[in-house]
Amino acid sequence: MSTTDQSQKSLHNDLANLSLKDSNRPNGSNNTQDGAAAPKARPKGKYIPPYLRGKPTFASQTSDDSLVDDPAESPNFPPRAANYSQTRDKSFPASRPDNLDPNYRGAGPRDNFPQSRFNSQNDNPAFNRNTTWSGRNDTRFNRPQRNNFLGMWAKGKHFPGQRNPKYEFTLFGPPDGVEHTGINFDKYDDIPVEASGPNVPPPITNFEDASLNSLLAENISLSGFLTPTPVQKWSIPICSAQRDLMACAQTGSGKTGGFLFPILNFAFDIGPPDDRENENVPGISLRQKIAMPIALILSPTRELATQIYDEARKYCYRSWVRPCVVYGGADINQQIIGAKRGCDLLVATPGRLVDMIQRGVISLKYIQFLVLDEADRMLDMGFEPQIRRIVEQEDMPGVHLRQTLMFSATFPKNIQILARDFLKEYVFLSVGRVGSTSENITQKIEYVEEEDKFSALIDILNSQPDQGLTLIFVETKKMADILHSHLISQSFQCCSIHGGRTQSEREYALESFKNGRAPVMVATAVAARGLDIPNVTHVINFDLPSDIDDYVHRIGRTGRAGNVGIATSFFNRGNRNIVRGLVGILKDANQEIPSWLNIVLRESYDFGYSKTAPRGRGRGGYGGGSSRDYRENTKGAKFNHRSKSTANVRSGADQYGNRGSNPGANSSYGYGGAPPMYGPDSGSSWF
DNA sequence: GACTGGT
Repeated sequence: MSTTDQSQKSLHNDLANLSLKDSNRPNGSNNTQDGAAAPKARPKGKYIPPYLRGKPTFASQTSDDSLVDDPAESPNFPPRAANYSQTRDKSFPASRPDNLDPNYRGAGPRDNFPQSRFNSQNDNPAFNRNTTWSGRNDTRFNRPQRNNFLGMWAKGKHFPGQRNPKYEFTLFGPPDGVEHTGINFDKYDDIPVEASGPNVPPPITNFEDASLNSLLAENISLSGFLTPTPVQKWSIPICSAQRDLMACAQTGSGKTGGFLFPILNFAFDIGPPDDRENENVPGISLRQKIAMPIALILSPTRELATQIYDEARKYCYRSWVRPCVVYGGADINQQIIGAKRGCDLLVATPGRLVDMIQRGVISLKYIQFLVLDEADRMLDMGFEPQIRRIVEQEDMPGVHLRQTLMFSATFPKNIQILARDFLKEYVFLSVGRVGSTSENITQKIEYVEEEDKFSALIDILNSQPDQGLTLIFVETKKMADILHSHLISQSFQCCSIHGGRTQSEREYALESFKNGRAPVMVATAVAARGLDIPNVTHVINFDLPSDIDDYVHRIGRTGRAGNVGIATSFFNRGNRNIVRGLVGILKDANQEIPSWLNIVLRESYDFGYSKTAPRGRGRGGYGGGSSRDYRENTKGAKFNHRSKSTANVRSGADQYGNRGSNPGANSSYGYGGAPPMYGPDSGSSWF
């Protein structure tokens, strides 16, 4: 950046500060009239950190770089766009300067806070040995300046932590919220939503309707969300009515918020279970502690787990709820310490979670919310035994004692039937894409023989514009590596992600893809689902998946909410098995269907491929027809859960097969020359 | 049949 740029920028900032802070200023020091001619008029000694410049509230309060002691004093609090009326929690102190609770440790006046632990006030929970509060022995509470944003629950009340501008910056990014999910809010009204099931609660239209906890509402607005997305409009009231939910919605349509908001709303208002015993023992050591989360979110990949956790951290800000994430491939001891320090909302991948449960670090006995993200993947043949083990064979409360929420972009019928085991009378929700598929994603199918794929790919990469990210999907880890090195040799800035790489390699690759250092990424199925990567303009299916739902998830990495995207797929004889589903999706999305593809389609009827085409596609619905409530087509069993008709439906499940352990044996470990580590049966020897 | 997922 040139020096002129810089000086212009600081001029701009100064002017912004001047005009905004004008009324606060002592007389004469900065008069706008003179000020215009004096660009260097920033008051000396007052350093304003870059991310706060031009922001009236914090800038004026933190101009000496000290923390805001009492944000409630600020007339403009909260400083960012917040159109919530704080109706519900009348005692919430931060917004009510006149109503400060003397026990409130966070934003309350410092004078009321005991100076030493020997001067204990009996009514201050933090220093009364007889009272119990979650995290009582958590030493983080004893460092008032560094972690003063941590809230707590004590004596049946929620005591939010202080606001902390620096931490807010790391959590929420720049205050203008440049870095939002890229969702085009204007398009939201067009989105079709279907809800089915008995007594579906009506949707809300804005966050005020949901009467959210005021702290949660603030965190949501800090994150830059002003109106609920279509999924959220429905899922928030459904979850708040304590109903189970099966929701079909594109990731990036606000799914994560769709379950985090109602869960946290509940948690903020109700607090932790009073009898989480290990927290009530005075002087218990970290070593003896057991993490007892109230909410568990399961994810099929590590990257998705991290992504959900990062979201959760935002909404948990200043609250008593400690989010926590646990996944494989990373140091387990760090994760154990993290979980023991505080774990109220746990995001996890299945394998590592089971490990932690076996080690006695985590107990699921207080789970009140179970969320399966990408639920169709979680319940298909590879994952189902693990999920079943976690949900049914550990100490998790039964289906009637917890609330279960499932989210995915696709819900094939056989998975819906499987999912009944984990749900009680549930609502089925189907939300269309943000903007229709036809507008957002241009789907091209090209006939490319196996041996021509490399050169076809190079041609495509060379002919496309430079800006934007390109995601290339392949079927195998081996092919991912081959293609990766091939592209490198052709001097493309390229990275690759697949399950055979170490976790740090995976994270590094994803990071450099996101920030554009390597605008081309080769990926296996690990990146197909849920990952929210802004600016992916092109998805290339170098190999088409054999399951059409995977296709839907893959192309969903582009054209995210409001942006346009292209999806190119290489098709050849080997892909005949998905031709029906593919044509169905292209039709649904009003895409051009190449004439040769129609010929292949007809062949597929002649040769009986239709049998293998999964789950009869081609009807309406969003993203291929896997998004309908199967109960609507089940005569006599409609919405009649766990009744005698259950037996019929369940025996029907057998005809779909696909249940039980992974028949793939040692396949996934065979790659890379290393012998399977856990015996020849490793595919199913997990448990 | 490969992909995901614990040491």
